[in-house]
Amino acid sequence: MYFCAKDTYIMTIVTQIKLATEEAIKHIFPETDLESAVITINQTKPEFTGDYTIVLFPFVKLLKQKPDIIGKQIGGYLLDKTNLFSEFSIVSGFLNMGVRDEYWATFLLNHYNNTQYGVMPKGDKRVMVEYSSPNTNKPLHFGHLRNIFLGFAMAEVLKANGKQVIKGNLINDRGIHICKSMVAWMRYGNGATPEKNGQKGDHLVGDYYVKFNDIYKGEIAELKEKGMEEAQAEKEAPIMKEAQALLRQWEAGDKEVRSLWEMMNSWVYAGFDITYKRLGIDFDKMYYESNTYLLGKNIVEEGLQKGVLYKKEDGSVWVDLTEEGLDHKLLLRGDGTSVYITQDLGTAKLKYNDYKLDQSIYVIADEQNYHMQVLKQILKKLGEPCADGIYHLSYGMVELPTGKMKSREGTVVDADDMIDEMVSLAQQQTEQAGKTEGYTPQELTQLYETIGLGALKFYLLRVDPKKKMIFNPQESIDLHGFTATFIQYAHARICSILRKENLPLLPDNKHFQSFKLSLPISKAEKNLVLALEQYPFILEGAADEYNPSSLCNYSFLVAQLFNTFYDEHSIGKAENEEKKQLRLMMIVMTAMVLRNAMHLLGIRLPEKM
RNA sequence: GGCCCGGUAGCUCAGCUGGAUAGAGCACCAGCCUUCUAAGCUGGGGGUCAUUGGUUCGAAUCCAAUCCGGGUCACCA
Repeated sequence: MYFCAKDTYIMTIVTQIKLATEEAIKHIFPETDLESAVITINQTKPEFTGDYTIVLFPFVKLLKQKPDIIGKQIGGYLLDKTNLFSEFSIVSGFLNMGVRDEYWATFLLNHYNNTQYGVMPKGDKRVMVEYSSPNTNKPLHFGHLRNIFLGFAMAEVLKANGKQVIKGNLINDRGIHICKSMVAWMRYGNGATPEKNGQKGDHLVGDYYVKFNDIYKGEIAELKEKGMEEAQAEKEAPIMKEAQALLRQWEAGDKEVRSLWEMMNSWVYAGFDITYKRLGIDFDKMYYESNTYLLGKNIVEEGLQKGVLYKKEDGSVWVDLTEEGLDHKLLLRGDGTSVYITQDLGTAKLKYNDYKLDQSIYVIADEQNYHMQVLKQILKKLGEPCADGIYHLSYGMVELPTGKMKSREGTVVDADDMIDEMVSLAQQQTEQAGKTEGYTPQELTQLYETIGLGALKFYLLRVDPKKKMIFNPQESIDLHGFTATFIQYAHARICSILRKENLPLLPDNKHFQSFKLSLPISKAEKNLVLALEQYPFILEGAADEYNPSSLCNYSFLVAQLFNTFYDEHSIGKAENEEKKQLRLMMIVMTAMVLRNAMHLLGIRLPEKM
């Protein structure tokens, strides 16, 4: 019992210790009924001997014994009755358990090339992760990148945890914003197209959006000079009136307006696709607001019938959420037209019906926390089955040292520019390090992309999503320390050793079948295996807490432990064949775990750098 | 003002379902390449975990109040 079996379902060592401890207590103190929650297992601090520590204080009151006595009995029982441990010691209320070296050796033999290590078998839960969801009037900026990387990573992490995941993208392709770009293009474009201008379509359309706002500002200033109030001027500016007229024409289905709209949107999509492709980002389902913006009205009608919603004298429809600790919220204007949240109600239901979703995750910035809360509560109140599955994966916005990014004011860090900068930084550093030998030009290009994009993604994913970020464009993103580069480098070092040993990245099961452990495992070796064993726990946590950043922290730790191990021990020229085999298994598994973890974040690891 | 989120080393952040002397990275200082990739390793300095009180054998972690920063409370999206 209590030995890791070769199986897809892995019981972590911590779980095994917990169960064994529970059993020990039940056996030694049959009178007590013990809640397993009071058993806390921690990794033993480096200054003490042992691998995992059982905290004894919680038992003191329960068992009415001194911690040392309890510890001695539990420790003794665990040593005798399981084959997990080789030793134990008690230091001031902490029971430090030393796990047998054979456990780690068996663990390595069983999992060193198990590419599914930590991955849960696919279940039947369906989850949609909606992310990116851009407007079609401007190119993507740095803030979108955080959203996109987070959404992609979350989707992949959930897949690895056995969920059936649909990656969704709800494109905001209609409304006043796109009409603004259209007006400016009609006025000042002279028939400009991405082809003619040699410009990415999203950038071209974005330029006209900025142009619109420049002109708009000018017109407001002019009107104010003539003595008009600011608020009035904002409404009366001719270019704004044109944009609004255009929106009305669009809604009326005007053919010319629609075809201009389609053309300009198609430019934007082509531009987005280039960026998504370069970033390795994909989607399973695109939703367009031009198709969904009228949804939701019938849900509101039903709600009215049921008496869940109420109508005011002017004909507007409202929901009372004061019982839920929220406010009254408008759902339909007096003229019967819908507001933003109305279509969100409809879209939530649409998604649910399209895929029979168990859960629907929205990756949206934290400025919409209230909105998302309201959305969920309304659906709940209306008795819509999609309500319970709604989860807002809220993340802090990316700001500049000077404050928020404003696309209207052109103070945004453009996503494509940022990508280019990171890739060229990767090139500079590679050249500086003199590591450009032995590649074809294509391979070098590929390598710079891998390093540059890796650094960018890692930078945006390594922080807890809910924390806001301040990005200083003056200071470029580092390629040392807590970075993707560090992890990539550890991986490349491992691959280099494997090449020298004529081993593939994943040697098959025959390679180490003659391995037998007879020598003690060193501290540096142990630290690394211990960390590798924890991967399933980390992966599960990333899903449960909706926080992929834990994979960054974990991978960095593993790479760090590998580097220390690598510095201390020779692998190719190990002391003897046994050590060599042990260490080869360790590095094979290290590289595999790093690859798997980073793969979930969309970060590639080169075999050479 | 109501509600929500954040405040940990000079800077960027882990740790937060309570457990041993609070950890990384950057920056700074001192070492380590005739040996598997030095994009690395080892060591050092640097802290009133915003403040105060409470719960507890034990609090950065839980509770309350206060201070600071941000978000939100639109017939905008």
